[in-house]
Amino acid sequence: MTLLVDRGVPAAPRLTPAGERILAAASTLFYEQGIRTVGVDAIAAAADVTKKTLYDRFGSKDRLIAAYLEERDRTWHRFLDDQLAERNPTTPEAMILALFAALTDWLAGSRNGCGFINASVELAAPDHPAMPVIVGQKRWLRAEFEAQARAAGFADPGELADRLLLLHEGALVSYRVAAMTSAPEVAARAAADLLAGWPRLLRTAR
Amino acid sequence: MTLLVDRGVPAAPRLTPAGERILAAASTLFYEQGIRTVGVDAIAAAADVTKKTLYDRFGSKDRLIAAYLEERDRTWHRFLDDQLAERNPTTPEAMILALFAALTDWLAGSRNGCGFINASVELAAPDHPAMPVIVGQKRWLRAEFEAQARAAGFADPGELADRLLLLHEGALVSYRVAAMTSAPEVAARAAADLLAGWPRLLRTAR
DNA sequence: CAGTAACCACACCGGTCGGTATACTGTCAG
DNA sequence: CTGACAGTATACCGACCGGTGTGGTTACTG
Repeated sequence: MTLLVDRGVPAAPRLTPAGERILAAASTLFYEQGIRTVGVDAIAAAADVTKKTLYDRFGSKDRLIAAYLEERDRTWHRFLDDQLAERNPTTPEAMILALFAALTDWLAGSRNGCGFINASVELAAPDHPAMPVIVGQKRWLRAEFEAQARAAGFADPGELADRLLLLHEGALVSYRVAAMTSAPEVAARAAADLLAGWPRLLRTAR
Repeated sequence: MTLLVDRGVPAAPRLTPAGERILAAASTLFYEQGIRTVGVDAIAAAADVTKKTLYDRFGSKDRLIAAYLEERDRTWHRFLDDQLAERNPTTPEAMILALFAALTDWLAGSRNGCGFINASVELAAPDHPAMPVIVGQKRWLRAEFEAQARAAGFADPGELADRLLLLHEGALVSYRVAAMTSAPEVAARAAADLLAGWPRLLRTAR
């Protein structure tokens, strides 16, 4: 089994060595401390680079934020590829559950939950250049759930995908906000039961 | 049926007229635009009050933030009381579903999702004076779910409460981050199915 | 050799942030 | 009458914010 839905993520842009360091520093600082908390000076200092270089490479803090989220999206997809290669699910149902299993490992030792949810809250402005990356990530996951559900022959794959998404996002946010460390495991169990009880189409798949 | 778990929210403090205006202005501004975006000057201006008065009443922005969240918690509980009085559920199961039904109305026309989740992300610092209010709100909801599940005679009420909480929080966050306007209705349907299929204790309730 | 991209060092900008200081006015209870 | 309290008005603070400008150095490349 493979993932079915194309990730809309643009390929990694070519960066100069200093550009790489800036993006790496920004990624850890933004995720660990929050986007608004971290100033460009702190990023430049952590990357051992002058602010001038930072602005030559990325143009503005907002565009650096967008680059950070695109990078994080690529990292997440690479992580999923690795996880799926390990677990090697053989059915669409197993693929969905593998995505939930991967969530546990993804969150392990992070404490700050989902960088995309956090960014969405911190940026707020709907026209921020990073917003498409954020909603794109969530829409991809939902679309992948739906595609797998359809491939599995489940009835009403759209509704099933919606419910899976709620469990997934609920785990991410409860893990952080409510300090519910067991959240990903709970979500995985809930997803498994959800699939087990979901009605199937009687070979009349469209 | 009534709610079973005591809300840990302190009663509303007595405020001077100017204090009330400050808290009201802060509440709408913080929720609408975000905590970090809104400065104390903007709050003082909106409340038609000098900054001096604001600091005389609340001491610091951080304590004003905590007061805002406590106020929002009280407002939410009053809202729940009203909703439950309207729907008047007669069983613990109906009570749980009424809480999900209330979620739809709570989110209607807000667009910014859950003020507590947002605040948790924006504040980040675990020792912020507002953090106990945030996790307290989430812990109350989970405890209430568990108490109702136990009263209904469901097996493993802790696990059931965890799953209900994930659906609830997932709806809140997907509504905002993924612009999923149907999220609360999806959560309500998922909760109903979850309860319908959940095993019961055979009159051996402790 | 000339040109150019990538970088450094550093100084500077206007604006906003949370928070404080000073001085004065109205109101109301003991 | 007299405080104490709630409030006004205004000016100010240092720190930090995102962002720009100048000028110089290295290294690769046509």
